[in-house]
Amino acid sequence: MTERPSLSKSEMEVARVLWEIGPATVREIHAAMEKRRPIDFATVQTYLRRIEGKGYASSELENRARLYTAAARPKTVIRETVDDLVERLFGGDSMPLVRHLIEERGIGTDEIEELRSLIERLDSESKQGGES
Amino acid sequence: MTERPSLSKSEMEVARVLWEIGPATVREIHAAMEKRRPIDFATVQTYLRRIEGKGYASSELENRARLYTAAARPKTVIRETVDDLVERLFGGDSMPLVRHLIEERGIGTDEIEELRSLIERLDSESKQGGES
DNA sequence: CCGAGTCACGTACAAACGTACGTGTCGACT
DNA sequence: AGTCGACACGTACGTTTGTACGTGACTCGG
Repeated sequence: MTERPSLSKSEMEVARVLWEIGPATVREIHAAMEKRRPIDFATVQTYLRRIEGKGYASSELENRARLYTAAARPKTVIRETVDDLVERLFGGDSMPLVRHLIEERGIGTDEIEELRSLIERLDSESKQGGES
Repeated sequence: MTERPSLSKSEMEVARVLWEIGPATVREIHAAMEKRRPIDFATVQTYLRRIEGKGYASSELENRARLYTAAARPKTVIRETVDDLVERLFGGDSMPLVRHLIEERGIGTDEIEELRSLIERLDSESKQGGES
């Protein structure tokens, strides 16, 4: 197992952007983040260095600028992060979180539709056993 | 807004137990937590002190033992925590998280049923006006 | 009254975090 | 050639976090 130290909240933010805009330079990441909230270039740089140090990204100097590439799939990080949260804040039961998300956060009509079919699919799958 | 510093992961674990077993002494909290994983009594004590310091609980000496009482509702803490996570890890869109939870984490038949009706309710509510 | 156990409480302390500055370098424009 | 701007990289530094120890007060069984 790639026993990596987990990402901090701020690092996650950066990691997310890195996933989103693919391999990118510090400046690109920084620019993307600035659109959401003010943040110092050097700070982003530090986060990227730490993210790489933790093994979630790799980088190389591409003519004068360091280009970062994600080294972990979002899915993995999300799983680890969410598992941990569910464990700590909900004692391991994820339903309360699902409930919270569906009830408290605005869900649009499209999403409702998507959820409905998602559930239908899950339902039929469970009706004939599918163990991992 | 009660602008409190947010709880750390470990503090959340303790807060959750505090919500669960109501006002409780350090020993009670500790006992409840030990059932899940080994943790030092003094460590729990420190977490509780910090939780109180951050304003998420209050306490008083109840004959020789300090009794802690939650001062923030779970719902509030959950909202703040989840909002932050969604923002950082999903850029503000909560659907990916919902999808992850429903797809990746085992959902039982009962839960599927519950979700179905939850969605139906949401659906009909959105079909007319549902303001908060 | 004495020793053992139980706590509260102050203190500790290394690691992780959030946030950034300063310096040196390289390429571009004047 | 000299200046300016962009960036890498090392370093910094106060705060928070995870985790706990030690001491002193009190309590209960002898």
